Amino acid sequence: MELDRKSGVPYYIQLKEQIRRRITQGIWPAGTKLPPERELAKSIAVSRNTVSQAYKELEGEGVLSSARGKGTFVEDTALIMQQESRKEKVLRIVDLAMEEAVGLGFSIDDFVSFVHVRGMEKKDQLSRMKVAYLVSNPEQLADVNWNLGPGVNLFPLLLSELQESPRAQECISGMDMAITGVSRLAEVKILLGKQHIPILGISLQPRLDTIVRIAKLSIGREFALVCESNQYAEKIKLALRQAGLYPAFRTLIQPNETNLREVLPQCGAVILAPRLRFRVEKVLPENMECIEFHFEPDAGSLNLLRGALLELKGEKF
Amino acid sequence: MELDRKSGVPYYIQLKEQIRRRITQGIWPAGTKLPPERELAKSIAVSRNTVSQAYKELEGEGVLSSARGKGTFVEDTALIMQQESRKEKVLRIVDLAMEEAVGLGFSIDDFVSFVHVRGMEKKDQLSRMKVAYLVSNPEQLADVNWNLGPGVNLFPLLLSELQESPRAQECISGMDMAITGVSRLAEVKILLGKQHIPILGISLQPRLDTIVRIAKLSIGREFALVCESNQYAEKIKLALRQAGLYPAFRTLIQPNETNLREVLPQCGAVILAPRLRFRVEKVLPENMECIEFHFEPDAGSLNLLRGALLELKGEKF
DNA sequence: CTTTTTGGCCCAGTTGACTAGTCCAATTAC
DNA sequence: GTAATTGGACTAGTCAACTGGGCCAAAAAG
Repeated sequence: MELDRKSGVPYYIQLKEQIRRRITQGIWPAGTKLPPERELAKSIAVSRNTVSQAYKELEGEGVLSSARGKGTFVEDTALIMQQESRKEKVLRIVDLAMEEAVGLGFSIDDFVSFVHVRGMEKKDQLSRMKVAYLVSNPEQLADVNWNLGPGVNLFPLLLSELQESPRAQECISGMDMAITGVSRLAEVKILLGKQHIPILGISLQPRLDTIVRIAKLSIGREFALVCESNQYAEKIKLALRQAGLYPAFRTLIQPNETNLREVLPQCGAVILAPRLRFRVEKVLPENMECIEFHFEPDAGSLNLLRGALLELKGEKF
Repeated sequence: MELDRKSGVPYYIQLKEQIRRRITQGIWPAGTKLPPERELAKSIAVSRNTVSQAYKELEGEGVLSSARGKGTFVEDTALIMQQESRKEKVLRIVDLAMEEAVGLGFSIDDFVSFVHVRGMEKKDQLSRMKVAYLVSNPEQLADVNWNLGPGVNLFPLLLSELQESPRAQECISGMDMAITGVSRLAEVKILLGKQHIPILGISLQPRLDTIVRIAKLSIGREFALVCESNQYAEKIKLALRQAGLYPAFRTLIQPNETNLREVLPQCGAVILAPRLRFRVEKVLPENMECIEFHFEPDAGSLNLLRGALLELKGEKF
């Protein structure tokens, strides 16, 4: 593996590309152990931190996984293949645009600068968009840490509140878009019929890491399932069944110290609705696994949403 | 005029855009005096240097002109209109590419980063291209300060040398491309017939500022025209005639101190071939205007050349 | 002429990206 | 158990871009 020292491309970016290439070319299949950071750093004569940054970003993209003391491993080749093919598509268009720009007499620097400025403008515009997220359970109000792109403002609202309070209705009219789970879509469309804002249905799925952790623990153990509402508990159970998991449950709605102290010691692990951790923490027995159950939109829904936002922006400005 | 302080776009870029807009919208027609740097800086609450940078870059692009003590003025609205329409074309493609990328699940930051890296790669590749520039007059060897984009390496070569020396022939074979004036194109194609490198004809025109300076001085004055070869002197005269200028000349080939001392005092101004200034300087009478005559490829030729280089690069890598 | 206006120029401070060095903690090997 | 390996986290230095202030010189105004 070698770096181009004169190209001006940051070393860690070059490294990422080379690692990507080795994976896509099948030289490093899934599960391969990558060279340790120190070793690779020494072999290409850069700081370990440079290697570390490359590894870490690829880890963040789901391509690699690192564990202290063990090493860094190729995680998911299918994912990176897919990413690469998408990236290739984008790069083809970028090349096209670049040649067009050069043909029109701009330099490559000009072009990059155009894109840079244009990108900042778009981000700026996006960050001014306000999106209402209509949910039916109070637990969902807190579970909105999705990556919509930098600074799209997501305002969670309870459907029941919306039905009762005219204040909430007013609040909606200031938004640029409303989203909700597909199962509630029809209902929401009727409710917001008079307001002329676009409504988008998104489908939620449990976060993969959540499912994996539960799967690892679900052999011969009983779980405590702690929620604020029965509906949410049912939602979680349904999601687990759909993932092929049928663990034994003790369901605890509206937890307080008394019933927590009673139930928890009888269980092998705890599954929590989001933001309930602090209520359970003091009562939690030593060494007991405690899993917050998060939902997130699937990739398709996210793309749909992102695209819709960009289009909206186009109309707005 | 107002700036967006939160957008992250550098102030001087925002300023440039706003000034551009005022010009394209006809609010500031050609000849308009812009607010002095201090005044504008105060009114939008930034440092004068920020305004200065915006003005200066626009001056570099030929849109504005500044003069100490006088002010900054709108130079050429036609130019900027043309620039803007070209830029719009590019931006349309950029937007398209951006939406494609976002639709494929990338963030805008990802996209900008792709373009950034891709741009650096392309520049890097371009900077490794070697282009031979075949000229017929020794004066042209020195007149190659065109902006081909950062770091394209241009190697001027005399045609007569190429015909005689096999060393020069070898040199050519290491190049990626050869260019020459359109009038010599056929000749060069035969000469390099065996070498399999692309040959491009470009058309040269005198630099606009050179012509303008001569036009200003050409009323009732006789010029001294100092060159190294008769051909080049004729080239210059022809170019001037084509620009509608018919000044009186005293032509001086292969200047030395003696004939310079004899001829110069009888003239109102001097026109020099490139790089002859140092030979004339000591003999030059006080206050006599001295103009270096430069040729450059016209915009169309430059674009053709740039495009050809980008294409070549595509094949090479 | 002197004073005012105006751009040219240089230097300082801030910020962020990049690279590099060091110590710490988890894991493995013995 | 101990020692070696390995990634995590933190700090420091470098560099370029951006912004800001001060001084100078050319032009204009009086």
